[in-house]
Amino acid sequence: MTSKQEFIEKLRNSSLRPTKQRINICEVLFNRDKTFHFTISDLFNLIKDKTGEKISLATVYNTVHAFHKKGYLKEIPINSNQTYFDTNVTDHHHFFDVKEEKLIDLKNEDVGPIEIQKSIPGKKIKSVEVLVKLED
Amino acid sequence: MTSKQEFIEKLRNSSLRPTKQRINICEVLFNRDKTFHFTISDLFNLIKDKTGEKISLATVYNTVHAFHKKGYLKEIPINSNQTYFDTNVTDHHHFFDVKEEKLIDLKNEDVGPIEIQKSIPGKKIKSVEVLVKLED
DNA sequence: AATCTTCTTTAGAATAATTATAAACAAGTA
DNA sequence: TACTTGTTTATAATTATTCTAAAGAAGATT
Ligand SMILES: [Mn+2]
Ligand SMILES: [Mn+2]
Ligand SMILES: [Zn+2]
Ligand SMILES: [Zn+2]
Repeated sequence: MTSKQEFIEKLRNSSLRPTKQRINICEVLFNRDKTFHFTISDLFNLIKDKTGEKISLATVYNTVHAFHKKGYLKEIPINSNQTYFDTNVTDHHHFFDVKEEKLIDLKNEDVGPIEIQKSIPGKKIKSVEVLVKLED
Repeated sequence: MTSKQEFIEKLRNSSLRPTKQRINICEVLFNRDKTFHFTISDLFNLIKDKTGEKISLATVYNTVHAFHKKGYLKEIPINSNQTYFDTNVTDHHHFFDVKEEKLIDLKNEDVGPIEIQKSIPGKKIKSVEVLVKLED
């Protein structure tokens, strides 16, 4: 449980002004026990439901991008009509339930270490992510 | 090197009528030594360049989807504004050069076996794919 | 070959996620 | 307070993809 004051400080420390909208988004996104996987439209609807306050869709996009840029959100690579984000910004992997369109975290120990044996001259590895698609 | 006749037979065997457009797409996609990674717009432009014949964009979409459904193309999960496809339909992994927006095949032996230790009741694994993002 | 049926192509419209614009507004600062 | 800068917002623009429906081509039937 993070207090509103703490979010305000965290925003300030990231040189993001603590607006009402950003604080609401923080509470929806980060006041939870478990990792949260979401699309912009998921988040947009949750804000309406949980805070009762109206927010512009553009602000949701702006804020998610700002948080992503600051490293507070991770973008999950899947082919979907919508982009998925993740509040768990550590290196980790995913199940994707194709039918439910839901992401589920996989801990690194559930996958084991992955050693990439090939290298490309002039390039270095930025991330290694496993996506496990699930069907019924 | 596959002949036009062979493509015609393969299309017929897949209950796809061998139209001029589909044969052209086959030649652009499958007459190559190496795996080909592409977007719809890549393919659309290549068809114009390589065959000199005009084709409708909708037909490129239709055909790629038909080939994908038949299992002749694979869709690669990355977050991009465009969907990537792959002529290598075997199980394999990828580098994604973020700057160049290019995919590079990773052989299974370059990654090693991946054992998923977690399971979700009622669901089975459909695919396991590793995406390695590259930066400079 | 002529006819008939079914599938395919096509241009263009529709859809939907995302991004851009620019004016109103709020936060920080002096 | 006045001033500056960052943010929100409604709305328009953009863009990849899908849909539509009419025209055309392929395959089957006579
Ligand atoms: Mn982003
Ligand atoms: Mn497809
Ligand atoms: Zn996650
Ligand atoms: Zn590939």
